[in-house]
Amino acid sequence: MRSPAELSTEFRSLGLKVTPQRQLLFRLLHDNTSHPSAEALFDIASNQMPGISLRTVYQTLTDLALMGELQSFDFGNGAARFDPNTGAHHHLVCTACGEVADVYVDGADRLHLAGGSGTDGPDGFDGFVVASTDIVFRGRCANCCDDPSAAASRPAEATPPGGSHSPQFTDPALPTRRKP
Amino acid sequence: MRSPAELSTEFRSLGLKVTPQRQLLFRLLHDNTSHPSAEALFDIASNQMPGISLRTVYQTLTDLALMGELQSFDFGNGAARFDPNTGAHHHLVCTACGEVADVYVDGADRLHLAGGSGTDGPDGFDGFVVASTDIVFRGRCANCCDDPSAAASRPAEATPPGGSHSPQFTDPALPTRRKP
DNA sequence: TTGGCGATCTGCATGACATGCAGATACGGT
DNA sequence: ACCGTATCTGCATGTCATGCAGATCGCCAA
Repeated sequence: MRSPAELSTEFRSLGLKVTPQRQLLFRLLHDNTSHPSAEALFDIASNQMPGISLRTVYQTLTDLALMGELQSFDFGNGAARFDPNTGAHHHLVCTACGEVADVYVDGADRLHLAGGSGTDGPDGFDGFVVASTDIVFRGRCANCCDDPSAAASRPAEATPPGGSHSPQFTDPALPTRRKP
Repeated sequence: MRSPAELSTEFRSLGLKVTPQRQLLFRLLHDNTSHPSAEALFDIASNQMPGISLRTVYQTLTDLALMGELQSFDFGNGAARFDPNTGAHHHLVCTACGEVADVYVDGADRLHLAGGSGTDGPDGFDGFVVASTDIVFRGRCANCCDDPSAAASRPAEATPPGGSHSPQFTDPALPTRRKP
């Protein structure tokens, strides 16, 4: 997304007001590569501006996303994550600690759709017209590879919706749900 | 996933019980390509077995996912979707009607990760070890391409978290939120 | 076939995330 | 400095998902 100054100008030119809350969020998001959730951003914002409302954070994030200054993603870790990187990139998601990192993928545009049920349409598959392609690589980040304890103690393990094509790191054995 | 009969055997051999509720769900899921949500499955199940609990549907879906007979995905459309296709495939998601279709992608394993911040690790990127790759193509299915009214009237348009790399189909103009 | 242990089901409560609403407030052009 | 109106805050509401406890029933054993 653009700089806080540019965003302020843009907001004003759209008839939107530039409030201290918005300016703070502009700053917190600018060059932010941590893919924060709305609540995470709210926590940080609250430190610098006690009393700011979570509602306002959601509102501003929604506005920025609508303006194309921000992208929102749902990696199945519970809350939506926001990304000020508006370039064509993809994501690495650590299934142990929930960390998200940007990654650039060669040949993502050249992926060839194959198999299925019908005849390929003009620009897509079986009449489906593709507008965008999202690629998510799931695995373990460097920290969680080193730290064997990361398996259980961190936030997002288990089988949170947001599947994958091979059993993640949970033992695919028997469902454990005994209550002795 | 395997056939209802095989699943029954598998469940029993794991010390789990084969109840009528589970058998019904085995049947409803077998060869099901509609990627139902838990609630959608519950609705169908309720017809054939009035009184079945939504809680039981969630429980059984979780068990099947844990056993690797099912995958769960979150496409950002609100509810998690379940997919009995356990092969290596990817998804087409219609941003207008929410439909999900399986698709096979050539070269998905050969994607090359580029750019970023550090040195590539042994098997991944900057020490990140990739365990699985999920690719989601967003766009419009054949039905929604034909039907121009699909834009507004269907469930999942707007900007539901579950982003994309180009503005979806909403006008990226100014955030509209006037309450006259 | 009957008996009994324990897994499972159902129904409700609880929890995380997200959005609608209304009154008080403050931005920003005049 | 003034005023119209976009915003902010706080609370209520809504959706999806899971924890819990008592009643029920599958399934192994006698």
